[in-house]
Amino acid sequence: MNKKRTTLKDLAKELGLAASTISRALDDHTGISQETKEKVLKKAEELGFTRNSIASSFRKSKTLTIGVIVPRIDIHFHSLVISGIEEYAYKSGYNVTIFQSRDSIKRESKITKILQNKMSEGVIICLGTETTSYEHFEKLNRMKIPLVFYDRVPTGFEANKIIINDYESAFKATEHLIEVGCKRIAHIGGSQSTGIFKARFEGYKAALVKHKFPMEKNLVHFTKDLSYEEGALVAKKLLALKSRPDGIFCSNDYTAVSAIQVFQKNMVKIPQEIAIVGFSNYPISKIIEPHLTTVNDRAFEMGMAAARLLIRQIEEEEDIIQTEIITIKTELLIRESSTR
Amino acid sequence: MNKKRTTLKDLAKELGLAASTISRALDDHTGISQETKEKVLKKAEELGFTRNSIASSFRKSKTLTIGVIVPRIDIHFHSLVISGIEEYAYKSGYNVTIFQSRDSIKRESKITKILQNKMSEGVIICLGTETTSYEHFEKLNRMKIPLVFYDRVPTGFEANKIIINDYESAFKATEHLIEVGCKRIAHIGGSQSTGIFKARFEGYKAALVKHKFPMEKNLVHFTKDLSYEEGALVAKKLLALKSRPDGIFCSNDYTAVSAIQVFQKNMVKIPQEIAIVGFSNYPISKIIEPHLTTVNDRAFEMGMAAARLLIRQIEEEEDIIQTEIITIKTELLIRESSTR
DNA sequence: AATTAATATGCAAACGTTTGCATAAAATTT
DNA sequence: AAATTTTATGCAAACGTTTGCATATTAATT
Repeated sequence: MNKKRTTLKDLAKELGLAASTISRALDDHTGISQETKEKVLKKAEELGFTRNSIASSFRKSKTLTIGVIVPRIDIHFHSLVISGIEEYAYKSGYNVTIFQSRDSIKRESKITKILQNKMSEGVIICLGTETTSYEHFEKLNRMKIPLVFYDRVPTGFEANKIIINDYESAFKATEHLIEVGCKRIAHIGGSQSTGIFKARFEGYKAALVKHKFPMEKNLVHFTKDLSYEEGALVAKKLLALKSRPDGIFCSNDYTAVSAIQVFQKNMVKIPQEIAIVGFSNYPISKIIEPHLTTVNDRAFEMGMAAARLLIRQIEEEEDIIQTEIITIKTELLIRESSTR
Repeated sequence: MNKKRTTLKDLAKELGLAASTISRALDDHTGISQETKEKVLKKAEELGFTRNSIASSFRKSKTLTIGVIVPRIDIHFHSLVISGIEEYAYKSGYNVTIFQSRDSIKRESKITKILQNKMSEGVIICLGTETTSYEHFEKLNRMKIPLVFYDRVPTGFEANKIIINDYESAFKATEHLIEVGCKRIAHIGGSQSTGIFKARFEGYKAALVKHKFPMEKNLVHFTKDLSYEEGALVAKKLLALKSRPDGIFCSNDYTAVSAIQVFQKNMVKIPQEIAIVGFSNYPISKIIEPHLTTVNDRAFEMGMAAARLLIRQIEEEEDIIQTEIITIKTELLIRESSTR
C-alpha cells in the first residue's frame, strides 16, 4: 500500500537521478538542464510529489511562519488586524499562527516560549492588559526573532511599533465638535494608565486649549474599560448636570453608542442638543441612529503594515538592530451624530 | 559568540551523557533515574535550552499544528469560532494556523496544498461561497489528514461536520412569535441555495403549518446576502402592505436590526405592533433598542467542538474511516423586540 | 556464589531536504 | 590534439531529534 508520501529520493530513483538534482530542478536552479527540469516536473506531477516543508524548514532553519499574539481574536478590532496580517503574509508566502493571551501575562509568556521552539521567524503582538514587564519578549529579541507590536505597545522598551496618532486623532475629533458649534464638550475616556487612552484625553484637552475653552472637571469621566454599560453610567451623570454639555468626545464607539441611547431615552436630541463623536469605527457606528461620527483607526491597514514591517525585518540581510515606529493615518468619518 | 541555540548534543556534552538520555530525561521517561532527570533539568534551565520543535516534528512526523480555513476572519461569527478553536487547541498543545479563502475557490485550493506540505495534522474549514466541488479536500482525505467542516459544510460529500439545527432553531423562533400572540408572521430569508438559509425557511414554514397558519407569499422575502441594506428594503415592502405582518422572523440579525429601524422611523412600535426575531446573536442585538430576540448560534462552542473532534481524530489509534456530524444546541434569547 | 531480573544509559540509524564540493562530459579555445 | 572552460550532475554530510536495540551496572532471587 502507499503508506508514505513520495519523497525526493523516490523521485530520484524513478528518474535515475540524484536527489540533489531533483531538488535543484524543482527550484529552477541554473545549472540544471532544461530537459531535466521538464522531466522532473512531469514526474513530480505524475507521482503527486510535493516537498515536505517540515524537512525543508528543518534543513534550512526557515519556517516561513509568523506568530501573532492578541488578547482575544473575537474583538472586532483584532480580527481586522489579523485579517490584514494574514492577507499580507499570504501574499509573501508566510503562514500565520495565532494565539490568544486572554490578557494573561502567564499565558502570553508561555506562548513566547512556544513560538521560540517552533522557530517562528517573527512575532506580531498586541499586549495584554496585565503586561507591564517585557522579559519574555526580550528573550525573543536576544534570539534575533523580530517583533512588531501594535495598538497596545510596550513603553520604555525599544521595539517596532505600529500605532495610530491617538493624540492627533482625538484633537481633530474634538476640534470637529468645536467647528460644528459645540461650546461645552465632555469626554468619556478610558483607563489613563493605558497609553492610547491617555493620548486621546490629551488630544481632547489640547483642542480645548487651542480654542480657549475652559476644561470643566465635571465634564470629563474616565471608565475602567470603556464598556457599553460604563458609557451609560457616565451619560446619566452628564444628563443630571444642571448645565449639560452640548458635545461629547468618547474614546470608543461603545460608550458613544450607549450615550446616544441614554440621551435619546431622555428626550435629548442627537445631534441637535448634544453632538457625539466616537472612536474606532466599529460596525455598529454605521447602524446606530443617528449614525455615529467616529475615527477610522484603519485596523486592517495596521495589520498589513505590521506584517510588511515584520517580514522586511525577517528577510533583511544585515542585522543592524534597529527599530521602527510606524504611525498609520486615521480619518474622521463625519456622520449624523455630529452634523448640524 | 553564541551564534547558535543550544542543542541536545550541547547539553549532552556538558553533562557527559548521551543525547538520547537527555531527550528521555526531558520527556520524564521511566528508565531514567530521578537523579539524572534533575541534573538535566537544571542544566537545561541554566543554558536556556528548549527543544527545537521543528527537528522534533521532522523526526516524529508530528507537527501539533492544525489549519483553519475561513472565508474571512473579520466576520464576527468566524472570529468567535476561531477563538473557540484556538482555546481548545491551545489547551491540547496544538497550534492554529489560519488562512482566509476570501470566498475564492482558487485560493481555497492553494491553501489546501500549503497545509499538505506543511504537514498540518488536521484542518477545520468553513467553505467559501464559490466552492461546489471538493476535489482539493478529497486529496487531504486521501492523505489521511482529518477534516472538520463547520457552518457552510459540503453537501453530498461525506465528512465531519459541526452544525446547528437551523431548521429546529427557526421553528422555535417562529413558534415563539406565535406564542406571544402574532397572527401574521413574515420572513426575511437568505439565499435559498445555501443550505442553512433554506433550512431556516423550512423551519419557519413548519411552525406555521403546525399552528395552522396560512403561508402568505407576500410575507416571505429572500435576500441575496442578508445585508443590512437588503433588510431595510424588505422592511419597506412589508411596511407598504395594506395589511402588515405583526411578527417577523429574520434569518440573521443585520436584517432584523434594519427592519426595526425602518419600522421605528415610520412610527410602528416594536414589539407592540410588530415583534421581531433575528438569528445569530450578533453583538448589536444587545445594543439595538429594543434589544433583539435572537437565536444564539454558539459560535465559540462550535469552534471548541470542531477542535475537539479534529484532535480526537488526529490522535485516534485506529483509522477506521468514519465521519461524525455534531449538532450544537442553540438557544432562543428572548429580549424586548418580541416581549409583549 | 551464581543466576536472573531490574534499572540506567549509550550507540547509531533514521527522518527528507539542502548545499558545498567534486567530477564527468561536452564545448570551446589554444 | 591538448588544454581550458563551461555545463550538468552526483556525492555525502549536515540539520537536531527520537527510538529500537544493545550494554553495563546494580539489585534481587535462587
